[in-house]
Order: sequence, then C-alpha cells, then structure tokens
Amino acid sequence: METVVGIEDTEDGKFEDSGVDRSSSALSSPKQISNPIVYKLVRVEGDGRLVPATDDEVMEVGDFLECENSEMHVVADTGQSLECISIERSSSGNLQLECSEGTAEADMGKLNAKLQYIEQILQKVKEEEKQRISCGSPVHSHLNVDSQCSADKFPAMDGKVQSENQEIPSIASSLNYTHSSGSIDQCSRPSEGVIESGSSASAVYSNLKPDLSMSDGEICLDKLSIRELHELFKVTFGRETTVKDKQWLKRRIAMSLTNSCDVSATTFIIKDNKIVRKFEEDSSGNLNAASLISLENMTEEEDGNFKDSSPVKDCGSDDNRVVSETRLGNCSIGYELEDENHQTEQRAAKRIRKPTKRYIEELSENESREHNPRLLISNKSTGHGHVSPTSYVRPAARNVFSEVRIYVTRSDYLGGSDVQIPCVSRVRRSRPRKDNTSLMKFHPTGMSETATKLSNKLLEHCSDAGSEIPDNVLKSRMPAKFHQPASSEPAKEKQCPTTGTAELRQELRPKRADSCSHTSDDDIVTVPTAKGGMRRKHHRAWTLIEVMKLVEGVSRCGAGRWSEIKRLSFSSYSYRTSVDLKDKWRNLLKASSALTPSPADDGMNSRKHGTAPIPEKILLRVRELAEMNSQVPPSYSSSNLAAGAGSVHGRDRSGYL
DNA sequence: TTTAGGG
DNA sequence: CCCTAAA
Repeated sequence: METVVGIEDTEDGKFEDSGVDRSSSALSSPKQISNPIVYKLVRVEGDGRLVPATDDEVMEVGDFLECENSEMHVVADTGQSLECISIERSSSGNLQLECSEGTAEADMGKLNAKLQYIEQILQKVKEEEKQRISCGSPVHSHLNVDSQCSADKFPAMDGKVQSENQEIPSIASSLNYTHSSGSIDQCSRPSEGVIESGSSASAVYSNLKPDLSMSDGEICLDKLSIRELHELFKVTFGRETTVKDKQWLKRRIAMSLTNSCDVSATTFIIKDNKIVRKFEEDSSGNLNAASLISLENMTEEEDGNFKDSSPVKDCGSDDNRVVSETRLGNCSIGYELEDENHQTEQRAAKRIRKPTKRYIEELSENESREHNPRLLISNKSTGHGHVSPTSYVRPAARNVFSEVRIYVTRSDYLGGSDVQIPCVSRVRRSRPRKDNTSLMKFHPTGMSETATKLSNKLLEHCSDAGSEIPDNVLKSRMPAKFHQPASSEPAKEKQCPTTGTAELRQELRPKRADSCSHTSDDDIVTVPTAKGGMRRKHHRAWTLIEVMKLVEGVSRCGAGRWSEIKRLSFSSYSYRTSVDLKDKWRNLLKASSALTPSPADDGMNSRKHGTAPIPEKILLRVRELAEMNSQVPPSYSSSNLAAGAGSVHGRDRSGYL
C-alpha cells in the first residue's frame, strides 16, 4: 500500500501539471507538482481545476476517448500516451505532454477527456493493484507483465516515433519526449505498482488497442536456447553458470533483469556496472541497457545496432527499446532480488556520469534545427547522474529532441534512494558545437525539471539556448544576451516558446554536416584581455539557415534594426545577438559586393575559408537589400523598407525559396 | 539599450 | 567575434 501512495503522488502531481499546463497553455510550466489528487476520475476544468467526475461523465469520457483514439492514431501520440497510461498511471505525465504539445491547440474538451480517461484508468489500475498486492502475485506473472509492457509499448512507439520524427519534427520530438518520460516513469515506479498496473493495463489496453501480445518477455526467455540463457546469465550476473535447468536459468535471469532494471531506474549505474564489467564503463547508459536488452531479446537487429554504434545510436527505436527493457526490469521487481549483495555492489559501483559536452551539444542541437529527416546520423548516449533532490525529475528535458531519446532520469522511490540518472541517447546531427560543460551544472538545478516540462518545442529551442547558456554564464556576460531572447521562466532557457518553433523547424541546417571531429571545444578560445581576465571567445559558425533568416529579417525590418530582427527572426537563438546580426550582415555585404562579377563562381567565396559557402542567391539578395537601403534614407526607411523589402523579397524568394 | 564601427 | 563610443 505504501508504494501505492507514492505512486499516487506521482501521478497526481503529473496530472496536476498537465492541468496547469493546459490552462496556462504554457509549455514550460515549471514544476508544479503538488498536491496529489486522489485516484479518482476527475474532470479538468478549463481553468485547470480538477473536479470529481460523476459516473456519467466517466462514461462519456470513455466514449470520447475511444473516438479520439482512433483519430489520434494518426497523430501517434495519443496511442502511445494511452498505452503508457494504461500500463502505468505514471504515464499521465506523458499524456499531458502530448496534449500540450502534440495537440497543442486541441480543445479543452479533448484534453479534459483525455485526462478523465486517464484518471479512469488509473483508478482501475489502482484497484487492481490493491487486490494484487493483497493477494500477492507470482513471480511469473511479473515477468509476463513486464514483458507485456515493454512489448506493447515499444514496438508501437518505435514505429510511431520514427515515422513522426521524419515527418513531423516537432511532434516527433514531443513524442520522444513523451515516450521517454513514460518509459522512465515506468522504470522508476515501484515494482508493485508496475505489476499491478501491468495487468490492469493489459485489460484496459486491450480495449484501446487490440494488439496486445501476451508475454513477450517470457517468450523471449523461452525462446532462448540454454546456451543463450547461459550467455544472458553471464552478462547479467557477470559469471558463468553451468546450470542446465532452463527454467532455473530463466527465472534467475528474469529476476536479475528485474533487479538491474530497478537499479537502472534508480540508478543506471548499477546496471552499468554489471554490464560494464564487460565494457568497462561505457559512457552510455543506453548502451548498457541496450546490451541487456539485446541479450534478452536476442534480436539481431538490435544487437547489431548497439554494437555498431555504441556511441551512436539511431534514435527512436533503439532508445525505446532500451527503455522498455529497463522498464521491464522495474516492473518485475517485486521480487526482492536474490541478492542484496548485488544491490550493494551495484550501489558501490554506481558513479555519476558526467554529461559529455558532446552530449549536451547534441541535445541542444537536436532540438532546434534538427528535425531533419536524417534520423540515423549518429547518436550518442551518455548518462550522467545527479541526485535530484526532491522531485523525480522528469525526463531530462534536454535530452529530448526529436531524434534523441531520453531514457532517463527519475528517481526511484524504491530504495528510498532517489538518485536519478538520466541517460540519454542522442542523435547528433550536425555540428559538434560548443562546450556545454557548464550545462550540466545547470541541469540539476533548474533546468532539468523545467526543461522536462517544456514542450518539445521548447526543448528544442532551449537546447540551443541551453548550450549557449553555459558559455555565457561562464563568461559572465551571459546575462544580457542570454535573457534577451527568451522569456523566462524559472529556467533559463525558455526562449523558444513563441517564435522559435516555426522558425526553427524551417531550419534544417543544410550546411554543416561537419562532424564531430573537433567539436566541442574548438569553438571556444580563451583570449587574454587587458582587463586582466581571460575572455572566452566563442565562435559559432553561421548556418545557412541563419543567414537566410538574417537576410529575410533585414528585408523585413531593414538593415540597422538589428534588435528587431533579433526579436523576430532569432528569438530562438540565444546566441546571435543583435550585434552578431549586424556583424554578420556586414560580412554579407562585403561578400556580396565582392561576389558580384561572375555568377559562375557563385557563392564560393566563403568556401575558401572553410566556412560554409553562402549561396549566391543569398548574396545577391543581400546586395539588393543593401542597394535598397542605400537608396532609401534611413529616415523613412521603415515604410520604404517595407516596400522595398517586398520587392526584394519576391525576387529572393523566387531564388531560394 | 541599441547602433555603428574599428579591431 | 569582441569592444567601445555614441545616441
């Protein structure tokens, strides 16, 4: 029962959050975890209040939801969220996310309906849980449940995620986020809750989605040959076994997996250690998880992926999988693992991983720009753990990026330890970019939570911003620049909310496919200053997108109105100050004037320098704008500019749009 | 605080 | 990019 309570809280908290989010419509609501509502159907009022639902309402909701599901399917999120929810109540958080993000503007009605629905499910689950708990469920059932959960969720999720990523970046990101959070939640959840929920979930779930295959997990184990089981055993326990009893092996492995999962949930580390033994410590929790998973499933694909790209992973599916696996463990936990030893050992072993700059960068990068279709590129996963004091942190917000997945974080209540370990796998697309070292520091404090909550969009944008932030902070100059863009909520990175999304999406950063090779640090250079301090100079190459935006901004606002342009077109880029815009423009002018003569050369100029080539079109446009500006006196430029811009605009557009 | 310019 | 003067 105790556990139950805990669960409730969590869920409730989430719920509440969701309610709040909706009402406020703010993606980035800080954490408002607060009073738990009890498991009961509740209605969410427009203002976000929760009101006890009547039976009638419930019924209605049910119908409503079903309908919605069908609709949502396409969207994908719903399905997932629902699943999650059904499986675990914790998933409510997911729902919330979806609602706010995916359905962004969905009617309150829908949202409410969803919530209600969720609540319903929760209630059921809860009841079941209680029953189950009282009765005590066989181990074996645990397994089943686990497997179910993972199996059910993931496959679907993966597919969805991927497809979405490709097609709808923003949504995809949100989905990922959602998924991750969901999975995480599950993982972290207390075993009992999970178990129960699992069973209940299956029931509910079945209604929602027909396809539940039972006990995947079990099947998996069953399918394995003794030899495989041995292998698994070895991996799991770090020692060989000669036992030939398949049943025993399965059981044993199942249990261990559970443990590891738990551990993972609580602390990735443990798991890592186990696995790590082999790998030494991989930087990626994912990997570990992956390895486990792969072993478990013995799926070739997965294995291949993991191994191949240890650092780099393809997003979605793998991640999901991993998560699922992890989750499994958690689910099954109820068992006390045979060994406390393990735990202890694990604990001892647990260490905190520091996020890599790269990791951070990736996060940031993914977020905004990268909705690109290229899912695969590479993704890295890294885990770091921090202890988060109170809350379970939602998934690390940062991690979520379209392609990236977060595994992570969340504290477990199980042991009473609340260590959260975020593991993230991220796909890195393009630029390596700057240092985010400092980021980590931020994370724990404010970011993580806020970030989590932030909508995908936010995340995306933020990530950039976030990456930037650290630098700024370090520099100490950050204040001004940094704040500009965004609004600000508690967390620093909220800039993105408004404008960013659309714009960001547009950008795909065609340019820099550069690699990670020198990545992170290169950007920053310390320069001695007269003042006595060393100043960090950091260089952020302009992407084509940015340039285009700049040009567009100039055409729209006129050259010289940098702050305006900054606001309009670069709100999502925390770096890029108005001064930067100005400087860039100056450079563009120079380039354009130089370029003039031979079209043949086109935009090669910059290339020489190694910078991204600027398409001639853009330069031409720049020139036009420049001309216009010169022709039109600044004095009444505003009106004129507009006109001029328009004309130019047309031309330009034809050119590169 | 924002622009414009120089470095 | 950074820094600073000027507005």
